Amino acid sequence: MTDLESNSRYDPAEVEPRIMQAWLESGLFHPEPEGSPEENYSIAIPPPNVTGVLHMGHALNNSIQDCLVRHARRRGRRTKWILGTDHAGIATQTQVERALEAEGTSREAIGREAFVARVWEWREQYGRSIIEQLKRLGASCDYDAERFTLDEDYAKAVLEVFVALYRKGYIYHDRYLVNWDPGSHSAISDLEVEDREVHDTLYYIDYPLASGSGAITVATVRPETMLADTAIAVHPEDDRYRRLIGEKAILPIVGRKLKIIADEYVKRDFGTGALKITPGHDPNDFDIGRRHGLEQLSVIGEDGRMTEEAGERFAGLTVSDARDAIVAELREQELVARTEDYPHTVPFSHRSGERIEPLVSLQWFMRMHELAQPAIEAVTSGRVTFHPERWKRVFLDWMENIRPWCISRQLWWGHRLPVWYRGEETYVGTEPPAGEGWEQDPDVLDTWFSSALWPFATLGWPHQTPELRAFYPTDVLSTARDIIFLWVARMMMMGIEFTGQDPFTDIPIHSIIQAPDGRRMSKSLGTGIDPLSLIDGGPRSPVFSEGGEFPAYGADAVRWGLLAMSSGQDVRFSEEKVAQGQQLTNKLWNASRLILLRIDPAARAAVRPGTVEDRWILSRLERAAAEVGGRIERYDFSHAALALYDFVYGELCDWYLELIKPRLYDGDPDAAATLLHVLTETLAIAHPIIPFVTEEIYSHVPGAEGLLAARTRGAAAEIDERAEESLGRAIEAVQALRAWRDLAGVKVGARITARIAAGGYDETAEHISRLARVDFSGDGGEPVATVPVPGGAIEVLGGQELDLGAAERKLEERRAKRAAEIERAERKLANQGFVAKAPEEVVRAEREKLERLREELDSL
RNA sequence: GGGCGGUUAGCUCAGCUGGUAGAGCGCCUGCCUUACAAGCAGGAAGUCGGCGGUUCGAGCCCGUCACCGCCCA
Repeated sequence: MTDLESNSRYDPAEVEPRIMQAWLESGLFHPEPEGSPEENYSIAIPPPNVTGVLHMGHALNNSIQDCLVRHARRRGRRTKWILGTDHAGIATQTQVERALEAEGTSREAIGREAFVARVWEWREQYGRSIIEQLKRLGASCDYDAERFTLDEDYAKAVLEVFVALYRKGYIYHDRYLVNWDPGSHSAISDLEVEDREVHDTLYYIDYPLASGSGAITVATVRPETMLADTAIAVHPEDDRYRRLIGEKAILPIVGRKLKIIADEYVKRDFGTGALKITPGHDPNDFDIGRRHGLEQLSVIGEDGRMTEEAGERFAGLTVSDARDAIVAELREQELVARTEDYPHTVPFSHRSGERIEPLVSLQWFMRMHELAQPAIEAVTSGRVTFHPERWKRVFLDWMENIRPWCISRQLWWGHRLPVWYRGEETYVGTEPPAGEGWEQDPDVLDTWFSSALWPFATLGWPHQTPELRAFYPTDVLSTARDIIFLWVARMMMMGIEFTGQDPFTDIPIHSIIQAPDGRRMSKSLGTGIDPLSLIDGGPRSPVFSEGGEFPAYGADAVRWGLLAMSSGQDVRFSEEKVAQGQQLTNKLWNASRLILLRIDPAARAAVRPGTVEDRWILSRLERAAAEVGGRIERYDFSHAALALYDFVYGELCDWYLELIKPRLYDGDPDAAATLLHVLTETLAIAHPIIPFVTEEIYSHVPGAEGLLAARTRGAAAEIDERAEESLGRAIEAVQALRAWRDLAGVKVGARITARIAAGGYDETAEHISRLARVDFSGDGGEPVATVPVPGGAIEVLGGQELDLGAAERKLEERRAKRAAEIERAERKLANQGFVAKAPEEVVRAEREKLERLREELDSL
């Protein structure tokens, strides 16, 4: 325990590891599998990559989930936050391949078995770092039940799903044009591809007509693929070419005859309006080729080099060398009509960063259309909701136009396909086939195929385990928008297909946090910010112009800051918000010192709210609890964080603690009881957002039992409108007096005399007197100035050192302002349209306001 | 090409079913007031991107234009 007396600053570095240890040892994060999913609360963490380290997105997402989970525990629900990691096929394989390369060897050299063993070794060594980092953040996951997408049981679930979908006819083997990633030497799915703008050269190439009369000119950025051309297409209504449809052209260099076909896909205003068709190397041409029954030739291989089919002269050349050679030859034959610069977007691999090579390849695909329908229904019916709601549209647009998913990957790290071949035979099953001569398909499944099963496979599915019965379906899947298709959609489709239930009901989509300069956070751009260096202190990344080091803000500050930053849209990272979070933790720490170091620990008694300030704070506390809790439940974390801050600063510390100091110093037992109650409840409200500092303070509270993290909330208190009104106007009066004093040049410590010329201050006059340093005397002196306060004014009496000139000037400004407001209100009320058409309430409010303003002007 | 989000104080962002614009940071002034100087009190600061419309009344609703960001094809 940190000593309260000697530490006027909260020290997260000392507190946080110790508190985390206490939580872990308590077993609180590991619920017994009892009760029903309806009464229990569960969240499956979007599994981070085993290769991963905590980045800002993880920090925010896990702050959100922990906030939800801790809030649910406080509400008394049995709560499980399912934890684990994703084997991340390509990412992990790449890491290990790099290590092998550094040793002067390669996966091919050591062989599949040894390689996979190496990856497991690697995983044992490095794969747990992100889990440890989650602990630094205070994430209250079920660490005792950590899962991995390649765990034995999990792997069985994956194979079971594959076999079931194969038997249903959803999974099939086909030769199809896929996104070939030359970097990872594997096919990848559409979602793993991103379009980037590049500057290419557009070549205009003459293809002589077979008739011998002239040529047809086509435009292409990829002349090297012409070796695989099987047609030329024009628009059917293009008058320039209509007469050539059905004729033949001669493919230069190769000499093959190409039919000139008509297809509406062709854009007449692009290039020459004539398109060379290469079904083997272009997605659009592939479709056109299928429509017209064209042959698919492959002149580029999976190694990124020209194949035998490209012909002797080009086979073995890289794509780029082949292009140069072909262009040179075309120029020699004077077939290059012209060239121009051509900026356009082309696909790149999200994984390796290399340009995608579209290739026809034999792969395993999964038909998604049927699986999508129930998931669409889950969302359109309102059973499953997105927060904010607009993401529903994004989800539905994608789902309604969903395309088959290429699920095989030419990797060694992952779930190997449960498919065996023998000659022409294919066997698909969870167990290897009997008999001799079977060869298993070497490919593995797309990582996302296995993580699509995450919410239920982690709980033991397909077995009806107690965990599955108690915690599935889960409640929430929290993520960023870039994961809606990769995870959310697929988890829903698989969840419904295999369990018959929606895997979760609420999908909060959180902000993506950008670098302070508005660029995306990325390691390669140097715009990333390491959450751990914020927590523990460390060098500022290059995006911060000021440089230097972060102070050790602590996990609570980072959590509060990230939650406060987040909103319904993307936001820029703001260190100020983290600093604000740190100030909040420090404020709470010091408020606790004031209370805990002053009260008699033995004098704890039941709360008896007799005074106006006690009734006021209990009422405000109840409002704060409802506000913060309600915001969390609506997934509005920034307002939850800000509401907490506002309560702690604006009500508890600025006012209540100041109001109660005399009673506190006097040892008033009622004050002590209220203070302890208010402090404890404030800690409980704040705990889901800033768990460490609240738990630490709680451990100092006399009579507090167990862990704050395990404490459930009591019954709601009543709102006391009268106390709120009464003290509310006292606060306004104090502020008005302080401002006036400042203007009149009254020294900070000096007391002034005044008289209250307003009603409703009987029970708060003493407080106002003390906090504004004003003595209210019944008589003595003429008023020399008036300070407007709610319900009237406070008259400052003469005979003191006052700079009335300055105060008078200010007063005059205020008079003018009041007068202007009065005029405005009068004009409004004189407007027949307003009185007739505006709601009665609004008109009445306007009349009351006018009356109040007139009173105030009078008292000025 | 289609769609989504944004443009509010010097900066980062709030702003509910339309009813006289808010916070934090920064800035200015004054205070080391026995919880906190990583603090306290007070203050200055905005033609709410432009134009047009609806309305008694528009930061908010509608139209349009501009710019920034993102998604899909």
